Amino acid sequence: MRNTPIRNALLNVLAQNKKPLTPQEILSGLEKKGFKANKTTVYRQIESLLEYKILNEVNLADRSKRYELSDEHGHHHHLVCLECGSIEDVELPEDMKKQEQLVWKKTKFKVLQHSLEFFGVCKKCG
Amino acid sequence: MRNTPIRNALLNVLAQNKKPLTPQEILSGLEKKGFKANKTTVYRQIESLLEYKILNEVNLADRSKRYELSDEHGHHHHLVCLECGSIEDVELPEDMKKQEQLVWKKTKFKVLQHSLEFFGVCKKCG
DNA sequence: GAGTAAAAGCAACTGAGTTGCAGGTAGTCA
DNA sequence: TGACTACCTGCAACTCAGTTGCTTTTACTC
Repeated sequence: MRNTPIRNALLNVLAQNKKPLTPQEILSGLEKKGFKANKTTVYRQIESLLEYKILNEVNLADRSKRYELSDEHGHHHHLVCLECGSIEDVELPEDMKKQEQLVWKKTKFKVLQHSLEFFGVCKKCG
Repeated sequence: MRNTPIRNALLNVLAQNKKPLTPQEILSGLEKKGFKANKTTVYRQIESLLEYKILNEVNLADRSKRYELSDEHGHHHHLVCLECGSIEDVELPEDMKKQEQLVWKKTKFKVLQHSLEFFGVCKKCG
């Protein structure tokens, strides 16, 4: 994996944004920095950064998937405000371990990952 | 909301399938039953059935969203097998109430819904 | 059975994501 | 330093999901 200007700029865009971004948002973030990147390039960078586990894919109710730096914080979940669309992070202590064990007990399904997102009303809008 | 043949057939398709279906899968399910429905119709039916809370939208890592009957079982979560793609349901006792309260305490974000899906290896593939 | 509001169909469109190929560039090694 | 090569980037054309506007059909009401 090469150290290219676009890849650095892309990581920079993600680092400067607190919320997970869609490929389109990344693209316009790059443009704001003066990089006129092609969307194919953005998709391919995302793909390769995902393989290297540098990025983390987030599935909110959106049309596009979103991406965030995976080392930014530890494992966490998202709070999506249904009014203003803002996205915050939360970490939950001891997280989902118990639930995952319960799933195993009930169904013999071996959980490797989970995705947990909360939807509601944020502090500002509440 | 009218009681039309297509709407009934669509609900039937969903009732006969255990896993949540994509609009495309619903469409071909209808065709198997001999209804040559239009995709616009399927999307509009889904939209209106969602409004009436008859359907439930499920966001797995797929490209399309999936839909299931909401009264079929109580509130539950999905186990998506990363090997064979099968989807099972699980119910978790007392569910996420504690986590939602914790979110409120930490962030003053009022949780209205959550989405929790598990990814891993199913009993058959394990 | 007539009227009408909702539902269905059709075609054309949008927008996200993908693919194939040609050209460019970072990193390596002499 | 220069050349080689594998990887990266750009472009254009494509696929596929979902949407829109408009017309036609149909379920329900009276």
